[in-house]
Amino acid sequence: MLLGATVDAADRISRMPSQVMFREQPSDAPYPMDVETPDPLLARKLDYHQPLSRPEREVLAKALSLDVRTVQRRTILLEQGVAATKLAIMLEGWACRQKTLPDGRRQIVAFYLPGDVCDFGVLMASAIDSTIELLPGARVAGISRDALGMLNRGQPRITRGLWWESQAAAAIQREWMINIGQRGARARIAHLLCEIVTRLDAVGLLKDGRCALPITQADLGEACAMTTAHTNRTLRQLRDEGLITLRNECLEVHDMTTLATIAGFSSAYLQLTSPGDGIFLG
Amino acid sequence: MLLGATVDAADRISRMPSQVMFREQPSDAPYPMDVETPDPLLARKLDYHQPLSRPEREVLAKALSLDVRTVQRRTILLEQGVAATKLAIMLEGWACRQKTLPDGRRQIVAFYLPGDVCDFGVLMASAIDSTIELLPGARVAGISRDALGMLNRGQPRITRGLWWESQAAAAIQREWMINIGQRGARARIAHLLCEIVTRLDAVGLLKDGRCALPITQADLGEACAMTTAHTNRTLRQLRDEGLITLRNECLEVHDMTTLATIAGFSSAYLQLTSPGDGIFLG
DNA sequence: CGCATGGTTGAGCGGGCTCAAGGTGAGTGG
DNA sequence: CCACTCACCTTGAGCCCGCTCAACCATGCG
Repeated sequence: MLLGATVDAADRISRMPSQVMFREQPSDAPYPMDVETPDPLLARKLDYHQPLSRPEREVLAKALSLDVRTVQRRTILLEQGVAATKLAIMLEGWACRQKTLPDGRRQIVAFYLPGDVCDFGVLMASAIDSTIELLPGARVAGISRDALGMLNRGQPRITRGLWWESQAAAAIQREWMINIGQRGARARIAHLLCEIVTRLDAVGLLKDGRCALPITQADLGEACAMTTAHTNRTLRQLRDEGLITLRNECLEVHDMTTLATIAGFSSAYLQLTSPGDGIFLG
Repeated sequence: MLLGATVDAADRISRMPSQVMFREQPSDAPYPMDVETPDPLLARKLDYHQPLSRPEREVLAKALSLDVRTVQRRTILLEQGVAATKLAIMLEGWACRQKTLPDGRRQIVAFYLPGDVCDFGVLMASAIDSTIELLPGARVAGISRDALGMLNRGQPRITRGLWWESQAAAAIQREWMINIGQRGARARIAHLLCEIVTRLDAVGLLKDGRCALPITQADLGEACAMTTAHTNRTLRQLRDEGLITLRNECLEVHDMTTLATIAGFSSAYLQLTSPGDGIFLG
């Protein structure tokens, strides 16, 4: 089950800017339910913070199964300037968060990988400050405010884990600022690839140094604040050095050590090593 | 009372990298208490989210008065790699959060202004990913985990406001990524100045378009991922155009409209306009 | 005074951008 | 089956913004 088996109406949502999911749709609409509710990748990530119990995992899996959608093309999930009504969580595939300037320049400010929460803050702001776009093959779960409130009352440790997730995401944002601001093109691309590979590995999506990379070189460039042309040249350079292979949306890292060295990459900021002590707001 | 009247032992903490405040110091140590506990600037910011009641303001003011320190030189508040034991809140003056690369390059990833919370995430991570440095004249309050827990139990709306604050800070981080990644030097500096002025105005620290700017040009440059030399040239340019005056750590904006235009600045991301609906995790 | 910190200015260069063109593969319809 | 389209990748030539390195000035403080 590499790609979602359940494909619903969201597929027919085109790339029109005004198309927004999770809006004006009552939560009791008849969405296809997964037959079985497998342990979601999000649970794996929360385990790094505080291991979840079996009942907690089941509640979480249930909450993530109520409203699931799959897209096959690039689809706007949340548009810059609107208010969000649901919290979105990546089950499969990628999403990217981006801001567009009046002159058309774009900057990708975050990639959301399987198991990631599409920024907790969207529910608190009256209007979201950036656009979240689902990439082809993405499967995403929506959790309503009400469901979140119930989750919080019934399973406060899960909610706490979600907050921890949002802080980990903030740490990634900070590292991206270093990336864009301080590193040269080579190190910049290398660092982003290191981060992606490490994050995918944390949820078990890295096999033999290979993983899916459902983004274009233009996306990679916009995340690194680089031109597509220069991104291409930089990738080619890394390829010529025998460090990576990137073909057919599949990334293979041949020499992670060297790649991490030229990137100045240290995975500490991802907070995947040791769990926090979790005595906060308990 | 422009600068803190109470100056304690922290002043004698030098800029040694290993010096860290808020560690190994019991919270019942005899710190000088403020005679009166004025309405903290933090309360003003929380009001943008959800207006606080009089009792809430008093509880908050009390919590912020338990552990207050003032520094006269640059002082490390939290060192990259250590665990934080207290949440720090700016009462007066500035702090900057920065990351240092092995080669010595630095990137400032955030300025914390009066009323700001020095990133909520510090308490959740086992080790902080960046260094927080107090600038000369800063006065900062520390809140222990225990006190936070009590605050949460007694005044959940305040805690919720703090979370909202942390999400607003994340939005600022994202905007900084645009700034560094997409804008030219002129617009970059202009945008940062616009943001600072707007944030200071939100807590009443802007008088007649003038405000204190207790940072060096090198700091400004590191926040914008620019050389000191080029920062200087850019500032001079803005000055020659009659847009700003920057002298003696005092910034005066003469033409905010033009400055905002060349910066492409819109204050929406600061979330200071309309309160969120606040029906979250209530 | 002497030193430190921060601000100012100049000359030269190089990394990444701009603009432009061509290549490649998958999907589509005749 | 080919021709067509579209999205994406690739490559080249030239240039400019911001960096590097270096020196000098201004201020304040012991």
